Amino acid sequence: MAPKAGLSRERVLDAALDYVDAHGLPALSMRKLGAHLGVEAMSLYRHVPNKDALLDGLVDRVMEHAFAELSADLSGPWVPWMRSFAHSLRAALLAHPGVLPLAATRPVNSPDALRMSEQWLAAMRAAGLPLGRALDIINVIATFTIGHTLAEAGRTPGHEDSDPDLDQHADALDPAEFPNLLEVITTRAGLDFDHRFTEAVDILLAGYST
Amino acid sequence: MAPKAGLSRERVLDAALDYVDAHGLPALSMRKLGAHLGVEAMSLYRHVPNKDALLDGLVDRVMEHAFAELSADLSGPWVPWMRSFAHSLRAALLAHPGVLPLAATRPVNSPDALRMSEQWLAAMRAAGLPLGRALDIINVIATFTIGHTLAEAGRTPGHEDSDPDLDQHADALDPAEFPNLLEVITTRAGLDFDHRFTEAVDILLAGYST
DNA sequence: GTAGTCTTGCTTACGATGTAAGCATCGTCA
DNA sequence: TGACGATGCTTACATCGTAAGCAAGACTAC
Repeated sequence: MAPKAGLSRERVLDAALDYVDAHGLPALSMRKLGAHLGVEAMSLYRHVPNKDALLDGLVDRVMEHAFAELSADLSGPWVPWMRSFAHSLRAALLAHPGVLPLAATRPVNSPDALRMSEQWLAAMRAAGLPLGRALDIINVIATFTIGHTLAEAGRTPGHEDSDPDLDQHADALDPAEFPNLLEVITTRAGLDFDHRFTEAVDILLAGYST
Repeated sequence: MAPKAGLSRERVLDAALDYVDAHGLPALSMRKLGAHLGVEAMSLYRHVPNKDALLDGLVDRVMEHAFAELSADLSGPWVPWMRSFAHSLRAALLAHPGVLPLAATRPVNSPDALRMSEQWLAAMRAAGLPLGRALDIINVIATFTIGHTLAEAGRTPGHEDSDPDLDQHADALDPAEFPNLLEVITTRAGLDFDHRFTEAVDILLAGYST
């Protein structure tokens, strides 16, 4: 099932991410993860204190991906790099929808994340923003991105199969009572997540930069 | 432990909401919920098909609370009632932080929610908005509110104890490397969730109404 | 009233989960 | 060589969701 050859926190986390991507978060158990690595469940505990810590590790992992592609150059106007943060975060979360509920739920206190926040705050203050406002902007962008992406990734934790939830109810909706919802389904108006996200982020950034 | 006297889906759901509020979502098990109601675990299955359905019921319950206090009068400009929806939703979610991760994760397809959406869409179109744009606004407000509230309610699913996560790391932060984060902690600048939420919602609504 | 059906809650049982405790097998270094 | 720390395995336990079937009352039809 797997390369075997020496566990490590890294390998355990990678395998867990693999497994969650493939089978969904609810399917992840220490035993199955062990099997996936060709190893017994209890062996994992040599490299991870418990399952919760493992899940935290997954979130940190995904966040690293989000930060990885970010430009380190924070000079110049803050709006462009804040926007690119939003889009990178969304991309990273969508790449691993299984961890999304975790990312939404758990604090992100990885050194990377703290360092990133610190640098952003510094850069935004240098650009003339008060500290409190800078933090508000960072948090609003981050929380909106998470909220939006939760909706976008389909909600059922197992793994989403179809389009947004509405479709399932399409034929159960009484045309007389729900004309607009039905029109949404047939025309797909307002179901473009790309557009919705981009526009909302721009509105927020524009609102904060005035 | 409880009134006994005849179960029902209503009573089961109410008790579950109670239990989650009191002990946190992870502590909720069918056995413990049964005990809380003075009944055996398997008895609950007469009124709820399985645990997942019970959790869905909890989400619907909380959403009902959010809708309950909303004005039914959707005539006139849409910005005020959309804003009041945002604030009602936040209040309802904060009132039951234990269900928040569920609300963020599960589709909301209760009849109430569908009816509400339909009416909003109708009212916004009557006010001249295109259908797609109306749906975007509803979804952006809803997803931002959920994202923000997830962060606000403290993340650890068990039950948050202290202030936002940063505090725990206050003394572990090197003052030379993290001057801005430390200043946030000491001055509490940018940690006013009320203000942050209100401002962001207003920015979004203003942005969409131009 | 009596017999039959429905409803509700209980009992028992099974497989899966997270993880504590201790054992076995190493490679490394004195 | 012999001790030792690191790693993985074995066994065991409490807890979980829930399938299957039983028991006792409530209600209906005659």
